[in-house]
Amino acid sequence: MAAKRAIAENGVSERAQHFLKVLIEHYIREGQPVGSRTLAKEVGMDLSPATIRNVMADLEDLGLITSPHTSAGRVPTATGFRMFLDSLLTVKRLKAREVENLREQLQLTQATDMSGLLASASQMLSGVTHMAGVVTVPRRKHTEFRQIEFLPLSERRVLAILVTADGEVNNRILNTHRDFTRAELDQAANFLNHSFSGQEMAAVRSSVLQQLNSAREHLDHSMAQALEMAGEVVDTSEAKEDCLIAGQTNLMEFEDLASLQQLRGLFDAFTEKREILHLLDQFLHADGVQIFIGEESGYQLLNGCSVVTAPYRVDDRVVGMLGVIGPTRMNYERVIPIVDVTAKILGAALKNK
Amino acid sequence: MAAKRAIAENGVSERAQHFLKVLIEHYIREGQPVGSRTLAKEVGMDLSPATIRNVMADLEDLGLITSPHTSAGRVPTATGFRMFLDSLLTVKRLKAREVENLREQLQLTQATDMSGLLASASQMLSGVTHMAGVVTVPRRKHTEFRQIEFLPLSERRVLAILVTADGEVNNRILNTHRDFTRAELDQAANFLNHSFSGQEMAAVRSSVLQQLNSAREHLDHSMAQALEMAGEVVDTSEAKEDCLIAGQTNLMEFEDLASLQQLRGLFDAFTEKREILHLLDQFLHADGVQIFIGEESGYQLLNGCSVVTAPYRVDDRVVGMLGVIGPTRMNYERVIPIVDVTAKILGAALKNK
DNA sequence: TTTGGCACTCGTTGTGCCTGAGTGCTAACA
DNA sequence: TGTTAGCACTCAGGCACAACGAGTGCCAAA
Repeated sequence: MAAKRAIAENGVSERAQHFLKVLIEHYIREGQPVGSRTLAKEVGMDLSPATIRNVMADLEDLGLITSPHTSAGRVPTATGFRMFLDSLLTVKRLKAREVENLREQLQLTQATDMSGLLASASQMLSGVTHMAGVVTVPRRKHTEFRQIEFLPLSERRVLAILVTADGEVNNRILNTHRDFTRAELDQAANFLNHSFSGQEMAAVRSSVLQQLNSAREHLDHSMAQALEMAGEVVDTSEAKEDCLIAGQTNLMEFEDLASLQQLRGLFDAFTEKREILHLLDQFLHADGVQIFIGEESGYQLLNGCSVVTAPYRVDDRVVGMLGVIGPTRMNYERVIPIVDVTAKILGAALKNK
Repeated sequence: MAAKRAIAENGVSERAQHFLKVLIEHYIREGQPVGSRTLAKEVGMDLSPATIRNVMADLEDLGLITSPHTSAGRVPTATGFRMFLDSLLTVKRLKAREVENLREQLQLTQATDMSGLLASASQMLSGVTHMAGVVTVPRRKHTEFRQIEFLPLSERRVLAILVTADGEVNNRILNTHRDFTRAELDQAANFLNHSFSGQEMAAVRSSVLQQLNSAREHLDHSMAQALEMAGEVVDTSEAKEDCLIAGQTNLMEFEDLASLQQLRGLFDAFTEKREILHLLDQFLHADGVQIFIGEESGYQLLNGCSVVTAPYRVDDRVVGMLGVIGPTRMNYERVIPIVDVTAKILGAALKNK
């Protein structure tokens, strides 16, 4: 506040910003509160610790850094990190070799199908960053219905198999009101396939419902049955959103978040997945790498954590998110480009699936 | 050794065994080394601590208990626990109400399909014991082939769907050497379905291989193709053994195994799953509840852990294992019957799936 | 065989003390 | 007006030391 010199629009002098940057970089490397003496050496300006102290006091007043106790140097706050990430951080692009490396790692797994690719992407992220990797499975709102099949299992139990145009298979066991013969089931499947093949799933869904309601009496009985069964299957086929998390245990190595309580909370969130998914979805339509600092969420659980995410595209349409979860004190310079190119690589790899 | 009174075949006097039992029971409750004074009160025999001390010294000589340091009471060793479990432990049967409770909990989840049931069984185990629950998915060696379908996805990519008699669906994307028309694929599927429907998968597998090898030249080309594709699918359909683990994070609450190192190892094993599966498979043909003490395995990783397992049956055939993983210092009296009846309940529930 | 007594061990807890790192403030300096 | 040196102050961490309590092993007596 007191600084009269060149002041950036956010109210912090250029110089103070530079100090903040150096402080955070040091803190990221060492993990220890950094004191004025250390910082004085690190900023290459030949200033005395006392001078640094004055600036640090300003930074503390602004809520960008804080000291854990009286004689312990300063540690960046969440807002400090935010400023660092938004305007101070300089990310280098990855070298061509490294990009190639990542690409190979992903391809190397020989994963032919989509879910295999996603899993290995998430494993790769966790492996290369030593944190937890996460990839959401593509949600394709505009999926085409391709085919449905019914197989009798036992009396009154029918296995329904729904295949979408992109080769995803949903199957579900239906408990029916009465027995169906093989022929009846085939007929029902035929009817449905002819009626809906090539249409979008959303259209199929509404169409099924509509026909069931409006024209129930006009339909012959078996068609109604077919529609009813189709309704059930089509319904469940939607609920399959999910995300793949790998390398969770890497997080146990960071003493930043080594309180068992905290870890347990995180792990529970990982198995529950829903919250994670929700978190990532927020950024689904942001462009490029986004960083989320735990404290900003209000979630007690995420204190000390950050999430670095990027959306990935197939055919220029964003279909999912991917990223890593780790301690806020992470090496963003390295992690950000990794997440960035991984998103691109994964998108490309998915293109022909 | 020095004991002259009634000596059981294992070389430990009846009385000493009783002391061991009480000691372990106390240790299980309190988690602290138990000293002679405490034990003197606990064994209801009005003996002085000094007497107890003599016996404890004997037990220590036999390697059944040990003291962490000079003045800290005794703690049971793995062998001590083993004796306790094999011949000292008295398990009460569960009350009818409790059994009913478990049954409801399992049913309650509304899980219609098999994997849902298994998942909720494992969750139930973990929930009710506050440890980690584990259920292996049934491996049905004698599964019947029911039907196979091929759907063209894009050029040279074919989706194969294999359905077994019990309604399990395996699908796999095949990369083929050339394009196939819909008609060709249907024909291939028809051929396979007619040839193999109702046969056991193992038979199908060998039959496919045999026909491919011996009669390659006699077959017309498309049949050979069909067989080749079938071979690929049938192969992968086998590799699907797996186990479901729930409530892993419960283990973080036990200070017995709260070293991060240890926990990390365990969790990694849980995500890897293979070792766990291997462990459980050892007991696949044992009858009833089996208990496995970590130290006995030699695996550093499992020190301080025990696994309580039971096989579960469908139609009198053992198809899988289930159980809980927790600290060796667990309440076996409670856990054993729970695992036992859960196995029965799950078996029954799977019967009509 | 059981018991009481005694000396001994050893982890735990608490205390005081010191040190080092770091701070804030003030007054002098350029 | 920004920079610096000096000074008093705070506080966590480490160390030594003592006291305590829980427990043991052993011996001699009942």
